[in-house]
Amino acid sequence: MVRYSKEHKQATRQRIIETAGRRLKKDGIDGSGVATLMADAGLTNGAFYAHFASKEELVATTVADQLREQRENLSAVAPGRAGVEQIVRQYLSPEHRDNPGEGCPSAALLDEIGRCTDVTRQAYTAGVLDIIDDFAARLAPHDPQSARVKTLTVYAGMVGTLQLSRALADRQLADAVLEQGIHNALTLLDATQQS
Amino acid sequence: MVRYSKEHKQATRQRIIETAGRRLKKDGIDGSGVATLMADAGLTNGAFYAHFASKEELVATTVADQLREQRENLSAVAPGRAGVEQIVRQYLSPEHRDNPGEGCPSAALLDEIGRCTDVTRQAYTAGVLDIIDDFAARLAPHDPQSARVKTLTVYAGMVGTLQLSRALADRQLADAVLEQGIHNALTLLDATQQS
DNA sequence: TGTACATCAGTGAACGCGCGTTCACTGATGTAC
DNA sequence: TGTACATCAGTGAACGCGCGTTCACTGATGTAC
Repeated sequence: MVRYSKEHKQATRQRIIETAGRRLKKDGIDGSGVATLMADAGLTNGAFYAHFASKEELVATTVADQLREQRENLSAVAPGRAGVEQIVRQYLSPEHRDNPGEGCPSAALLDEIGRCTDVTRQAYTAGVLDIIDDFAARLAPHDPQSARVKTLTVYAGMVGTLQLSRALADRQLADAVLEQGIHNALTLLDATQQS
Repeated sequence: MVRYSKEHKQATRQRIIETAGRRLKKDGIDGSGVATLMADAGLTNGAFYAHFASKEELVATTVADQLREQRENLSAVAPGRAGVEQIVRQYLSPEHRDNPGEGCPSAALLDEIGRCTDVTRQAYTAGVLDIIDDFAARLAPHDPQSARVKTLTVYAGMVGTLQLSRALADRQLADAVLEQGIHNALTLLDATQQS
């Protein structure tokens, strides 16, 4: 095994970021310790500071990486109204709700991110805008600029809806909220698409 | 000072719950330690277990108390469309965004509540339904039952919008999201009111 | 009314544990000759 | 090609600290006589 090389270290770093994505989304930022995050990547706690200056740096990096991944997943969906509807239905699905570790970083972490320092919040802001600008171009190709805030706010609504569906102890109600959320999102997005 | 009486102990318990509401909303559940929660109430950590069986019990109790308070605040607003608009505008205001400790428990804690055990999630579910049933009666007095899920999902959307506004590092964008959120919520609520 | 005793809300120190972070060390890999 | 040395990714133990929880104790309050 190649162990002493720039490529190897880079790959290890990337592995830490990817496994941290799952762990942070599953257990939260304050709920995930450095030792656990490293063990997830098959390493011991001591190696952490060879890759990151602090836990906060890993969190900011991971948030950015997760948003980039979400953006890539979205851009793989077919264009047009059908693609938009597919995205909304997948986002507000029971499968997404029941697997936070594999899902949207905003739904998993948004209120915690709001309590983070500037570094993390700036990484979040940049990452979410990249997603939204992609999506706004899909929605309103003639004027993505004006669709930015509209799209961003629909995204926020979907995030809150998924969070609520996760928090409700009544599964039937949680499912009904997802259904209604799909309706709300599509109503608002269709209005954006027309204007 | 009366120190040894049922009333006194009850009052102390209530004080712990109220100060814990502020602290939990400000620093998060995992971010608030028992010693800090007790110090906020002017007590030492040791007294905690005379009032609550565990931290989790305090969290569940505080979540329920915070939702009850939110419900009371909402029911104090004038009835009709004007009252609805006032509620939405206050909720999605920069003041609310910038003071999480004094604001909505859902906006401050929803993703963390989703990771809590059944006890807390059940307390949350009951509390939020009390708010929403009140609000649905205000919106659609003739048929509050069918307005329940619609209202609940608009609430979720407002929660996500406030969280996003808190997480964005760009204040101008964060303000624009609040404005757009008001528009989205009122659009959806007006549709509910009509149907 | 005054004194002795019982009650118990709250104190503060301690429990074991995991936190984020540091650091001396290991040993496999790459380099020089 | 083989050997000696330098590099450095990763180990694992330790740092001080705060976590949730327990418990012996204090001392003000209420009760009994």
